[in-house]
Amino acid sequence: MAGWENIRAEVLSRIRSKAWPLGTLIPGEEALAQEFGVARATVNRALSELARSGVLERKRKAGTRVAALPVRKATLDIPVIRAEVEARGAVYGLRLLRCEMATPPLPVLARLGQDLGQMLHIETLHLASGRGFVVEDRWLNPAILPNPLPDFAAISANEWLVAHVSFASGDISFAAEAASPNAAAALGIPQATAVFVTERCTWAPDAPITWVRLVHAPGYRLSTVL
Amino acid sequence: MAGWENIRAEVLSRIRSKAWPLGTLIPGEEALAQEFGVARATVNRALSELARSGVLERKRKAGTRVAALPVRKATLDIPVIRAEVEARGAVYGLRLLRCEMATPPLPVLARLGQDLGQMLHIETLHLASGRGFVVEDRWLNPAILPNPLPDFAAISANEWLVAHVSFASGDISFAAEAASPNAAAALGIPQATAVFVTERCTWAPDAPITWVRLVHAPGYRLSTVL
DNA sequence: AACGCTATTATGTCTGCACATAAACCAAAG
DNA sequence: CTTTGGTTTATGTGCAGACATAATAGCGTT
Repeated sequence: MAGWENIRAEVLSRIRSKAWPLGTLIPGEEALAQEFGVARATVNRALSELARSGVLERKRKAGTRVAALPVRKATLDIPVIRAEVEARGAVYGLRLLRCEMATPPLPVLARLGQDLGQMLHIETLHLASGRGFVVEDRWLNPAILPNPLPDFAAISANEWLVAHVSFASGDISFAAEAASPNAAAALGIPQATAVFVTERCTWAPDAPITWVRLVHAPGYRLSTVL
Repeated sequence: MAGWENIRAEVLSRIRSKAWPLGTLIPGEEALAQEFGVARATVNRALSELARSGVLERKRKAGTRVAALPVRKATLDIPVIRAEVEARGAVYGLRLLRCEMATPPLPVLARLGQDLGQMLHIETLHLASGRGFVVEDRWLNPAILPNPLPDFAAISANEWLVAHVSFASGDISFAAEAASPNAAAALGIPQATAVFVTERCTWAPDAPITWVRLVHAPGYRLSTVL
């Protein structure tokens, strides 16, 4: 019955069987280790894993308790768009629609948290076997870019960034919106079609890197296993 | 310089600085442990963590290499709707629109992978301070339900499930769609408004539990940190 | 009663060692 | 030349013991 995965399974089954109801304080690592006949480190591994997945809540000194309102945690992959297209068996292509220095609009500044003056504004259309797949609207901090600029008509800004710029933190959000005239035209869809929109914002330890908004073609789904 | 988080940071910076380019095989745990002056277990912890976040790829015997196409992994929380509403400082309410045995439509059967005959069909409107927040369309495997049925007008099916039924696996997906007449009416929005849709399907180890589709009110965003 | 300090305690992490396991490699057999 | 099987090796996991850290609980003082 040893092995941290077995311990995890056993703990999980006790929670599900209501031996340890929601919100309960469960025995300490020491006690469980003794009961299962394993080292405390093994119990720790199992409990940590369960805490990571949202089933348990752990606090020093306070102990470990079964999460009262279990919040499932799903991990989703954010691939570079080319990989995403190729994973569907389609041929990737991209078309650079715009690449120029400009003053970001207020919402973008707000998300970045500071005004860097002019930034590099890039609009790209990503194609899957010739059909519009994603429209990318990106603002880049020019300070992180080399001189001369990378050829963003050949490599997408996204791919260039993951390969050349380290980022420390960021956030991402998803929403449904009606397609703007601009995006609809690029994707070749009727105006105001419901589209899936991804917005991402990343920072280096010291300065903002980029803000990007992806408008996906209709039918796009973001999926993951629980 | 000890501590697995420092090791992780150091490894990350070597990757970012191109000291270890994408796709490279990096030194073994033993070697790194010696270099950093820590135990191998500590290096293991750091590298495992990086592998989990998609920066490294590890295989027994083959060694550890820097992921060629870094796939960001974001974890997102899937709370019960009540918690989500209350987190926004709103008052939660729910209205049961339908609760009856029926034959699921084909798409639902396809997702569940088997035909269970009649299933319990529940439609719920979740309210945030009186305003429509989410329309829930759910099909439940009657075999997992107690007799008599829980009072789904008082507790949402979602909450009852997390508290009483263990699930082993599941998947979730998100998409943007035009609101159906049905959902639009329940939410009090114009037809064909762009809405954010969550679809979830969960299985117990042996049998399907539930299929659910959530239509969120316009303006809904799903966010997480990277 | 209110405040701040200290003792207690459960989890978090580290070390050094060991064995298990998967997979690549290599060599021998068909 | 292909297949089979053993050897090697890097990672995965385990154990026992120790110290670190955070947060609570209790004590004493004001």
